[in-house]
Order: sequence, then structure tokens, then C-alpha cells
Amino acid sequence: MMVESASETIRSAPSGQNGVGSLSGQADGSSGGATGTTASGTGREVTTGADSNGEMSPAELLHFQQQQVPVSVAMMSPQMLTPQQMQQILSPPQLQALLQQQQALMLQQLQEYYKKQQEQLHLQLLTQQQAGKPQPKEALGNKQLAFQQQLLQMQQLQQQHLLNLQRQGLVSLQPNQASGPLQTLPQDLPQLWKGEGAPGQPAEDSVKQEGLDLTGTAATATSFAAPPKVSPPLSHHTLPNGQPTVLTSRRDSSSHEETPGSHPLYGHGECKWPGCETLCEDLGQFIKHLNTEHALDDRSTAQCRVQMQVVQQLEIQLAKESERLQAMMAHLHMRPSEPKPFSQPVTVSAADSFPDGLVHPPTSAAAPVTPLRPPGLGSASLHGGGPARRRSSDKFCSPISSELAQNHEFYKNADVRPPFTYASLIRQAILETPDRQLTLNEIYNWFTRMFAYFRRNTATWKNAVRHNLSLHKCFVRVENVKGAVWTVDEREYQKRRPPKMTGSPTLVKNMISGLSYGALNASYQAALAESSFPLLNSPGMLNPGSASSLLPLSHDDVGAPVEPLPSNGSSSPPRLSPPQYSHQVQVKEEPAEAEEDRQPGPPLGAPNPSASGPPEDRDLEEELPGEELS
DNA sequence: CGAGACCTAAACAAAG
DNA sequence: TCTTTGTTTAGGTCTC
Repeated sequence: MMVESASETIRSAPSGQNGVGSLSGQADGSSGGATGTTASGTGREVTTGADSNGEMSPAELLHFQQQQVPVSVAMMSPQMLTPQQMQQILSPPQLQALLQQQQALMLQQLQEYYKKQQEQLHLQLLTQQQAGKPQPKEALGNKQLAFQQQLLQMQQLQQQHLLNLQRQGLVSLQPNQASGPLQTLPQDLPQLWKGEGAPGQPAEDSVKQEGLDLTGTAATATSFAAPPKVSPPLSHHTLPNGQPTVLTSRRDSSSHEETPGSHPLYGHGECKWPGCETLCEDLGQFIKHLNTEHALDDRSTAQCRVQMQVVQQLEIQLAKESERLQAMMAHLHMRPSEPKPFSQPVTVSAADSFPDGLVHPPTSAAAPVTPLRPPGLGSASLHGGGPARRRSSDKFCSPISSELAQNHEFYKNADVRPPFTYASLIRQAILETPDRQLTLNEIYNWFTRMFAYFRRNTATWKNAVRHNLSLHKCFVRVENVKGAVWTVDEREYQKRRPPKMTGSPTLVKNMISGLSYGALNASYQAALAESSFPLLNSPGMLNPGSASSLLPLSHDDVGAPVEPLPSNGSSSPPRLSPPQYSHQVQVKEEPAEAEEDRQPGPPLGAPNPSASGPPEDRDLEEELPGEELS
């Protein structure tokens, strides 16, 4: 299907401008790896990425990076950072937060604009009235009406966008959207202003009057950072439910992260103040301009107010959607949220990761609402690349199931390649079923159901799945009544993967490859739908003693991390030792029949009678203990 | 540098 | 005959 083309998108950005050494390398490593580098003949390379590859210009990107990436990160090599690298640095959740922030900012800028126009109209009215110009009152009234309608429309538009983005999930960029996801809104706006709303194009007129051009606004809207002047009022919003929003906290932090030598409102040689595209040769000039043209005055103040409103609106919207999501999840048998995940040890480890200089705390601070940091992945994967790899903290790496559980929504919606190996995913898929067995097709389905990436990238992964199934001994094919099904031989599985280092390079690599800018875009979208991650954080993780070992089936992957062994010093041979896990549940190359008999019955190992609940939970419980054992 | 794990690509064969 | 499912082989990358 068409999907195919879209598929490879991710790797499309082989860009990995080898700037950040290994990281970029890894970027194409897995997915692009062979193909990308050596192209192994196939020349498949697929650059497509029409959708995901936001096509953000390098300049924009740089701008983006400078403003959004935590200082330390940015300093690593600002000019070298590619979207991918950025994504390497930021965990999916972080990206989400980031994107959320950006969207909010953009919206707010738009609002400011509108406000501005409105003020102008008022002015116009006043002057005209004073001048005694008998301008037909009606006309003026119409104008104002038109503006109000536009405001309404705009608000609706915003909300719609939010919703759309939320629901689209998969949708990345429309081909014609020149740069980045954030263009979406701005692009719509001009229309709104010029076309739709006002009969007599009043909007456009007034816009021109001030020499402003909404199109320009659209362009400037890409300026992500919060205008300093504006940030104050935004800094401490809380959701109706009292939860601080990621949005705001991030914004706060970002305002402090300004890159020296740059200004959030200055980019591409022009003033990024909403609606102002004044060209400024250098920062100095810009500052001057800023102080003169955008000084603290009524207008600015008004803009701040508008921003506040926008933010509040967004927050309300967010809260609503979160609620809805929770309800949906609850309905779909996922536990209702309650952000407990943060009490997990993982959190600690996450914090631990900062020293690497790869991630910054601010984000984690925003935790409550959006568990931004997937315990395992968040940090683990981040490190994968560089020095971090070495970290001995195995606790870091959480089992795939937990990782998955926590980022379930994310992967489901974002076109991000999951940082797991095919083998671990397959295994996960199989273990998630009551019978612990799946047909190939069911496995496919699981993949597509769980990961947006696989929904879009149909092309090769199926082959890879089959390949993995056949290749790894841990996957046992069993002839079933209804055909052949695949099961997992835990013992083999454990054996199979001699503990690699903790960071799991490939995973990271995978993740990275999956994180092309397009992915980022997707993440952005996903971010919106993301507010209630916690839901997924299966409580199971917290269950310490729960049914632990019945089926220690797993420590999964995410790289090989979890290890049973006393994690202490050497991070080397982590999970190698299956022995400790007396598990080996089932299977094991046996005659299909035998297998069959066994499997269907009590779901193998019937891990925990009590802790019913979704398979995921089961798994989590199974795994965690393992980790803790160590 | 070699070993291993992983990944993608692709050729083939057997079934349905 | 076409598609799906499985198996194998080959060539690459990356980390240890």
C-alpha cells in the first residue's frame, strides 16, 4: 500500500550528519544501517519521508535546537544537532512536552496577533469616529463582528487542531506543509483571516495597515521560544485539576535556556515577535528593535493576557482530553490513571541519567501529568549511544513490557520506531496473549496495533519479523488446529541474548532511526494525546512482591538491560543467567501436539491468579521481580 | 580485530 | 496463479 513509501521515512533522514559521532551513526545503524550506509545494493534508501520528514530547514532546525534543547545539550554541538540527534537526546516524552510547548506558544502568538488586530480595529473605529467621518456605522459594526467571529473560529480551529492531532496520531506532515508540524496552524490562519471570516476582508485590510502580514506570522510562528516578556504570566498555570502542566513548566525552563548569543525572539535575521518580521542584522540591532518596537506597553500587556487565556484554554482542553482518554482507557481495561509511576525507583535512575548531560531535569519535573520519562527507555535509551552506555545502572533499563506499558500511547500514535528488537517485540506480543501463542498474522496485527511506526512502515518489518521468528530458537512454531502458531521459549530467549551492555545500542539505534524529524512531528501529535500516560504505567510495576516469579519470563529487552544479576559493578553480563529464574515456562521445541495441549490450558504458568488484569500487567509483574532479585 | 546481536534485503519453497 | 508463511543466506552496523 501507500504505506510502504511512508514507511521508511524514518530512515530517510540518514542525515545524521555524523556530527555526534556514534549517535548519528546509530541513527541509521539499524534501520538505515545497512541500507543507509552501504545501501547494500538495494539503493532502497527510501527518502520518501514525505510526511514525517518535516522538511524543516537546517536553519529552522538550528533555531529550534538552540531554543529548545537544554543548554548543555545545545552546547554539545549546536550546529551539529540534527532532528534525530535531538531526539536521541530527548526521550519521546520529552519531545512531546517540547512539542506541546511549541504548540502552545504558537497558538498564543496567533492569539496575540488577533488581539493586535482587534485593538487596531478599535483604534480605527475611534479615530474614524473622532474624525467625524460618517463612515457607515454598519460597516464598522460588521468589522467588529467579523473579528469576533474570527476569534471564535480561531479558537475552534485551535481546538480542532488539538483534537485532530490527537486523533490522527498517525498523520504526519502533509506533503505540502513546508516545515515542521507547527506550520499547520499558521497555515490555516491566513485562510481564516483572508478568506473565511470577513466578507469585506476587513481583517486583511487591517492587517496590512500595520504592515503586518499574517503570512508572515505564520512564518514567525515557528519561533518556539517564549517571549520573555510574555512568559511571566504563563509560568504557573495549573490544570483545573491542579496539576501543573508540562507545558508551563517547560516553558519556564526554556526561558532560561536561552542560548547565549541568541534570542528566542530573534532568528533568521529577523524579529520573531509575532507579526513583526523586521530584519535585524545582528542581535544588537534586534535588541534595540525589541526595546523600541516591542516595549512594555498596553499592547504587550494585552498580549500577555491573551496568552494567558490561550494557555488556560489549552489547559482546559488538555484536561478534558485527558479525562476522555482516561475514560477510554479505563473502558478498554487499562487501569485508570493515577500517576503513581513516579514513585518507582526508575524515576531515580532517570534522574541519574542527567549527569550524562543528555537530559535535563526540568522535564522530569513536569512529570505528574505526563510521565515524560519512561522509566526504562527514557534514560536507558538515551544513553545508549555515547558514554552513557557504560553506566552500570541496570535498573535503568526496564523491561520491554514496562517500557511499552508506559509509552504505549506514544508508540501507538507516534511514528516512532520502538526501541526494541524485533525479537523482543515478538516475544512481547506473544506473551501478552493469554495463550502465549500467536499466529504470524496475529503478530503482525499486534505490531501494527501497538506501534504507529509499523502501521506505516509495512514494507520490511514483516519480513524482519518472519526472519526473526525463524532465526531465533526462542521462537517455536507450533502446529495448531487452526494452523501454526508461534510461542516463546523463555529459556532460549534468555539464553539467546547474552547480555549486552546495558544501554542497548541497537535499541537506541532503532529508536533513533525511528526518530527522524517526521517522527518528531508525530511525537508532537502524539504529545497532544499524551497527557495521560500514567494510565499505562501499569501498577504492576509497583507490585513488589506480586506473583513475582511465577513466570519470570522476562526481562526484556530494551536492550538487554534488565539483569538479574547483582547489578553492582560490572554491567557486563547482565541477564545472562537464566538459572536464577527457574522459569522456563513452557514450550521448548516439542512436538506440536504436546505443546498445544499444554498451552491452551492454564495460560502457561498462569502467573498470578490474583492479579488478573491485562497481560501487560502480568508481564510486568513477572519481570520486575526479576530485576529486583538482582 | 573478532565475536555477537541486530537489521534489512532477497531468493526460495511450501501451503493455502 | 497469487499470496502468505517460513527458511536461509548475505551483507552491514555497532558494541564489547
